[in-house]
Amino acid sequence: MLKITKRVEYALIAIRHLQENQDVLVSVSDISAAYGIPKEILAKTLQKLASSNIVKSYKGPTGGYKATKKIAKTTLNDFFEILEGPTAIMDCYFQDGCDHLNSCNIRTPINKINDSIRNLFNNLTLADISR
Amino acid sequence: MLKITKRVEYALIAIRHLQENQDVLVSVSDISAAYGIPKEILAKTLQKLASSNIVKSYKGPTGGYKATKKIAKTTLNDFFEILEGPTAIMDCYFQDGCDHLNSCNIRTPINKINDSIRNLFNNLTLADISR
DNA sequence: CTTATATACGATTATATTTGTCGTATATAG
DNA sequence: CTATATACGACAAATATAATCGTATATAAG
Repeated sequence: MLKITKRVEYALIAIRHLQENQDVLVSVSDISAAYGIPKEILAKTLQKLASSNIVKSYKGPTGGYKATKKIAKTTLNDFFEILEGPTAIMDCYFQDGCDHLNSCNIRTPINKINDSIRNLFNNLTLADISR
Repeated sequence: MLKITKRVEYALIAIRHLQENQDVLVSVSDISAAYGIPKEILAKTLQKLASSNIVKSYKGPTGGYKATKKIAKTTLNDFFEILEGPTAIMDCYFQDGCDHLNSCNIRTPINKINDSIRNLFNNLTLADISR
C-alpha cells in the first residue's frame, strides 16, 4: 500500500533525463530505449506532462520533448494530480461511496492522515527532491 | 495511488470501536455486524494487532478483544508496518529488484519522498489522529 | 507533394495486487 | 460434552494497474 504508480515513476525518470539534456530535443524512443520503459505508456505520460506545461512538445521528425522552467516550481501534490488525479489514501476523501459501512467512525483519523500527506506534498517541489 | 488497504481501514474502525467500549469484551462478530465488515478478514486483522499487543485477545465463548494502553503511543509507521509491512512508495526502497531499468536516475528523488513520508508517519501516533 | 517520423489519444488486453472465502485447529465457559 | 470464540494457512474472486493496439495529426526533408 501507499505505492506510487509506474506512470509517476516513468514521469520522474523522463523529467530528470530532460533536465540533464536541456540543449537537445529528446524523443519518447530515446528515453524508452535508455531506461527500458514501454514506449506507448511513456508517450501518454509525457503527453499529460506536456498538456500541463511541465514539458514542451514538438511534433514531426526531429521533434521531441524539452524541459520547462515550470518543473522546479511544481509541487509533488500538483505533479501527482496531473498524472493520477487527487491524492487521497481512501476514495471517500474526495468522492463519497461509503455505502457498505453502516456507520463510519474513522472519518476524523482518515482526514487527519490525508491532510498531513497533502500538506507534506504541497511543501515539496520537484526541485526539492532532486537535490 | 498512495491508497491505504482495507485491512488498515478495518483495523482503524476496530480500534476506535474497542476504545469506545473499553468496559466490555467485543467479539469479531460484533464489530463485523456493526460496520458491515467481512468477518474472516477482520478476524485476521485483529489477530495481527493482538500479536503486536495493540489489542488483547481472549479465547472461548464470552471471549473477544480489548483495547490496550499501547494504542495511543503507537506511531502510524508502526501501525502500518504491523498490518502491511514496511511503508515504501516503491518496492526497490526496501528490496531491490531494479532489473528492467538499465540505469536508475531517480534514486535520490524516490528516497527523498520516502523519507519524508516515513518521517511524517513516525511523528504521528494513533492518539494524534483521533483528536 | 510524397514519405518518414514524431506527438496525440481512445479502446482493449494482460498482469498484479488486493480483497474476500473456505477449511481446520485450538481454547474455554457453561 | 457442546457451543462459541480466537488462530492460521491455502485458495478464489474482484479490482486496479500496466501494457498494447489501432488510428489520427503535424512537420521536416527530399
